[in-house]
Amino acid sequence: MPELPEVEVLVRHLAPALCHKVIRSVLVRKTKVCRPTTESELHAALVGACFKSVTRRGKYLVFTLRRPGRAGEVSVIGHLGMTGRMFLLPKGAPLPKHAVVVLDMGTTNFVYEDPRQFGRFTLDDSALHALGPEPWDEAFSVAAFRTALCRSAQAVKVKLLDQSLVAGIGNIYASEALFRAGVSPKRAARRVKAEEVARLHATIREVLTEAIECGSTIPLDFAGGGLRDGLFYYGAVEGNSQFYQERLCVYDRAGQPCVNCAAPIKRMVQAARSTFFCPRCQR
DNA sequence: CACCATGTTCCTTG
DNA sequence: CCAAGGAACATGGT
Repeated sequence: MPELPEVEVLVRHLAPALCHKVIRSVLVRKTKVCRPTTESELHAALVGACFKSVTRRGKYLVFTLRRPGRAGEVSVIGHLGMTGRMFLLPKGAPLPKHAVVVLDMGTTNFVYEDPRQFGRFTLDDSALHALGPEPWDEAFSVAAFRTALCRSAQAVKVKLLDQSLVAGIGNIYASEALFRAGVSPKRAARRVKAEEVARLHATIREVLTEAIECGSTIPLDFAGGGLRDGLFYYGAVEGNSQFYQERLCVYDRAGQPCVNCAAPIKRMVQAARSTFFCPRCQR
C-alpha cells in the first residue's frame, strides 16, 4: 500500500526502532530485489554496520549506516513496490512466507516481505536521481508545476504519476487530488487552466498531508501477520467504535454517490491503471 | 476461470 | 532524439 504517505509513516516507525542497531547477518531469499547489487555485495556492505538514520525520498526509503573501522557511510535504498512491507520481528518468530530480505540484529530481525517482488532493497541509488522535487519543496512551485504541465499533451492524471515531475504521488492520491481540485483526470495536462493548476498544486499537498496525519494516528503492529503490519491500510481508518470508516472520496468507489453532488463515481482506465472520478464535479 | 491490484522499467511505435 | 502507449514483472484476492 505504498505511496508517499504510507512510506512516510513507515519511516517514522522504523527510524527510532532501527537507529543504533547493528546488523549481524544478512539473508537474501530473492536476489532480484537487490539488483544490480549482488547478495555478496550486500553482505559485505552491511554486516557489522550500524543504522544511523532512516529517511524517505518520494516512495523510496533511505537507510544510512556507519561501519566501524571504515570511512564514510553506506546507504541502502528500499522500495515497497505494490505489496512490500517492512517490520521488525522478535528473533525466533517464524518468517513470513514471502520474506525476501532479513537482517539479523541480535534480539530482533528486520524483515522485508514482498509477495510480488516488485520492490527493492539495494545499494544502487540511481533511481533517486531521476526523482523530481518533494511535494513540499520550494522547487515544486505553482509556476514550475504549470510549466511542466504545459509541455505535455498527456492526460493530467497520468502526468501526476510521473515521478520526475513531483515525487511520491501514486494511483490513489492522484485520483483524490484531482477530485478535490475539481479537475477531470482526462484533461490534457496542457489544457489545465492556471487557476486549476494552482488548486491542484494545493490539493496534492493537502491529500498527502492528511494521509500522513491519518496514518500517524494508527498504531502499527510490528508483530507480523495482519493488515496493519508496518503499513496502514489505505482505504479505511478506525473509527471510535470497532467499525471502519472510509476516508477516500473517490478511489475504489465506482458506483457510489459523490460526497459533493451524489452523482455516481465512475471508473476508467488510463495508462493501464484505474482512475476514479466524479463526472459532474470534475470537468 | 477471469479479472483486478497502492509501482517501475523496458520495449515498441509514431 | 522525444513522447506516449503497452507489456512485463509474480503473486494473491475476489
